[in-house]
Amino acid sequence: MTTIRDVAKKAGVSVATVSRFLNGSGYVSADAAKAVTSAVDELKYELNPVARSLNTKQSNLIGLILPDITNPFFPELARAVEDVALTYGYTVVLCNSDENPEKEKNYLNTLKKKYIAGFIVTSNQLDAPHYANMALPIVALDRAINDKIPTVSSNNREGAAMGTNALLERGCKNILFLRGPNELNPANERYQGFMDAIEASGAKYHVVTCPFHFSESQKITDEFLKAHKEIDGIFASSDVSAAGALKAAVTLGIKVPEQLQIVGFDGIAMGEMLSPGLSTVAQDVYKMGAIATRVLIKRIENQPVDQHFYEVPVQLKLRGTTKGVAE
Amino acid sequence: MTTIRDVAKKAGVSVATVSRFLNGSGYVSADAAKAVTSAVDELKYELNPVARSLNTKQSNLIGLILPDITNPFFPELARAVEDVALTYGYTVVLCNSDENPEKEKNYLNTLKKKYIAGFIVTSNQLDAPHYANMALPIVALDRAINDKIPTVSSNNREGAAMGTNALLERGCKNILFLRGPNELNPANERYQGFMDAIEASGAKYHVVTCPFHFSESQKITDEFLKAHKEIDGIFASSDVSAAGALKAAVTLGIKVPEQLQIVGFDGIAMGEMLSPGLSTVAQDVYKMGAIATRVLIKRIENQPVDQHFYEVPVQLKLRGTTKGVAE
DNA sequence: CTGAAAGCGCTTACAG
DNA sequence: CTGAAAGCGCTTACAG
Repeated sequence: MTTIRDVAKKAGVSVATVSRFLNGSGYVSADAAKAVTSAVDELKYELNPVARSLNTKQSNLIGLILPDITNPFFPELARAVEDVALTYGYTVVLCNSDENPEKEKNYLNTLKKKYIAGFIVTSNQLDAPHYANMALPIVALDRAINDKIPTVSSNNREGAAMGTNALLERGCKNILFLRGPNELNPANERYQGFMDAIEASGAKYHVVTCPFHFSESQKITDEFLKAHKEIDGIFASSDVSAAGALKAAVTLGIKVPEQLQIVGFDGIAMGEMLSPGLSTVAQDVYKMGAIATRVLIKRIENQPVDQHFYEVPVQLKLRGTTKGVAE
Repeated sequence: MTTIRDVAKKAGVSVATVSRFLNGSGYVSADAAKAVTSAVDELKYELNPVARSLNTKQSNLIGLILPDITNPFFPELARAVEDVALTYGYTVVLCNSDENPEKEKNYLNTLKKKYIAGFIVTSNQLDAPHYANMALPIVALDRAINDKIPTVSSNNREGAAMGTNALLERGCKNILFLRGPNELNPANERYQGFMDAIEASGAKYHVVTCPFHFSESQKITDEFLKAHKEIDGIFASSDVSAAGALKAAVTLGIKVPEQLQIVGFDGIAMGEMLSPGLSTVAQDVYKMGAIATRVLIKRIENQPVDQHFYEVPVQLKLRGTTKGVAE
């Protein structure tokens, strides 16, 4: 392995000069610069990041903490984070937290010892004191941890209103809202958005709390639909729930979208694979991840961050579970 | 930050002794051990992994190289890798390669400089010389890189035969096989398995090559079905393709499973969300990831690895796209 | 603008 | 069984 020493020797300068040149810190004469450059080239020298870390107490590692990569919302997020990180020379460490504070703390700790540069956190816990007093740069996704920590999220409330209105505009008179878990910030915002739109309309509605889980959603919808034949629209707080609702309806022999229209929220890839295709309020998950990563890297590199709150617009995607679109 | 020096001072021994004790290397007297233990406790000392890495040229980082985490097959794999890694004190770095050799090499290189302990690789390229002459422990998923590198995969061939037979046993007389890309090892094995079963049966069949991509699969199936009304069974090399086939059939007004039965391969979560639920040859992806990780860690820690080839059994899951199961 | 030297926090022969 | 010392490969005041 060739070291900075070898380069210094070959270039006829000291290691300090090589280091300074390589890091762009401190003055280096044009001659020295030239000598170092060609020595680096000839020897194909590459800085040892571990040795550097030990000195600077910094690394180019970014931690991505999310509940579970297996949840269809996260892979695209992870992809975006990795893509942007790579562009800026960072590497991402994957941390599944299962929303378990102990696991989170554990990761935080382990990685801090490795001089990790910062974290992107998608935590669903409503308070997380272990994040608050961290010295490291953090960016939160989907929920504000505190006002010091930049947050990226979708405009959930508006999005939910859009989704609800899509149903209303297509003639739904009696809507079931599959509300997400109360602990989830985004779920609550979506609930607000639903309420905004439904109350403005004067239409009848029901709200049922329902986890973001396929078969539970199917079961809950199945039971509800049996007891409430009058339901002609379902707005679900997540696509997975919407998929459960759709399956329940199809299984009950209810025609979608003729008798019952359904709109989900998320925009995951599975939506188009269903029959009929799932209409949904699509989040730009990739963009969220990309923004979060860019903001994080800015903070890591001490560049000014203009905002503390980034809201990514959501987009209504109409497919076969609502009227007017064949598919 | 408390260092090994502080511990040594408090325990009244040298740093060498503390290091030896902490690493279980070399002799340490009972007295010294006790003194060090309590010093560590009192100071809540934790070894600095970066400093250690610089000496040992080792780390507890594992690289997971996969084509794209966004592909529904990989999140569960990543989850398994991370779970097992965590258990053994390793941390996983996520690397999306897009099956691009340059990106792979780049990651290999970057992480080698960080003294990464080893790699788990899911590469679809048929040859990968840059893996062959690596000094680091590697475990391959789904394809053998060379005979030095342990490989974990499903019994694709048998599985495909099972899937085909499931169709045959349910009365299919004219089967369309959606064959996966020729570059993919597993896809070829599945083709073999299909051929084994179909030739033994004497039934009619067609083979069409088709990428593991939803809308392409839908399109290809749509066209084929229009031209070949006699098809009564489709076996797809992946669930995503099967989902495309199902959508094509449903859109054409073909009744599944009455007129056309479909079986996929993979067992991804989406399968049960479809209507009807997708029958499939399910891989135990989690298990594959877990085995690969355990094998890798054994190699990293120089423990004996008994086998070089691990085949994880596949399981037929019958749902609504084949006859005899409501749903 | 440059180099000698100390230091980041460990590990590991080596001598005792 | 133990400690002094060198070394892993860098960075960073400091003096010049």
